[in-house]
Amino acid sequence: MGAPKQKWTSEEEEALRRGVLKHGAGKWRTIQKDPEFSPVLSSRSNIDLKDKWRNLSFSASGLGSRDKQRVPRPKAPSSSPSPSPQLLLLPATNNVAEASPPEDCEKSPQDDKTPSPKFSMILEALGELKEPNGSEVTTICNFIEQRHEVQPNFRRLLCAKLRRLIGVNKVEKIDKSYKLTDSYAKRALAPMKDPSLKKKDSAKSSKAAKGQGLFTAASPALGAAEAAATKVADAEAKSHLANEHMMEVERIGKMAEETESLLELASELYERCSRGEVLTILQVAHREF
DNA sequence: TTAGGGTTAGGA
DNA sequence: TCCTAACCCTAA
Repeated sequence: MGAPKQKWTSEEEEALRRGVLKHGAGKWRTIQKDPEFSPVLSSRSNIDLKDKWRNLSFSASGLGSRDKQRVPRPKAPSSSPSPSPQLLLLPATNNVAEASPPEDCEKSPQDDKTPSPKFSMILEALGELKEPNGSEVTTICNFIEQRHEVQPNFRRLLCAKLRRLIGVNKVEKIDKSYKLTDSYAKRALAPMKDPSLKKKDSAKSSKAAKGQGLFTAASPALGAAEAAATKVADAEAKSHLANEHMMEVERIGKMAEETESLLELASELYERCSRGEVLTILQVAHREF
């Protein structure tokens, strides 16, 4: 159906990166019409540029792409061409995504016994939001973000997961909103009565219930559950803190690498200039020297 | 014109 | 079968 997909060539990607470098992200029309890039990008619309940049951004965050998950370490400007100045421009790597478990550890939504973390989060959100006409993606996304560490493109992922849940009849779409199907909601609520299962998820459900005022009557089990929940939440907070520190270390490491690369470039320029070579700004920007 | 959500083709 | 890149649609 429709025109066959037109894969982006490396020249086109390069032109896009340079265009963003020159005009900034969001100036897609300007980039597309720029005489410097228009020959390469003639077959692409401004929308294409935007979409491609979006994909590149996701790739740079360590997500999704098979070939450009990491910003390669810039080499010294030798004879081999290096696209590093442009790559450095890509949106900063989001370490939250790196810290998250790989996507491939997910289970199929059909697997009722051990739903994947993301499916669980979505089902949990829909189960607790309980909006009669369903919840919009933004609402679900916000709900999950408040409770879980999510990757930067989670919202987009959420849409895909929701579609899959619709496909397996766990979720239904009402206008632009999503809600659990009646049949699934009933099945999902049943295990809640099982105390062993309740204990497992005590941390989150207790926190959530507190927030929403679901527990109105005091019970001995509730006290124990709350105590356990507090400890689990405490442990989670510490784990999160440790994660953040790890990410900070990684970020600083990357900055050091980038700085080192700039230093090498500066040394190269200095040497060449010392030898009396004349280099234009354009040559330096494109490393064509 | 752009951003963002949604859809679909193609590859692993 | 699942995931991603490319493409499409629509609101602002």
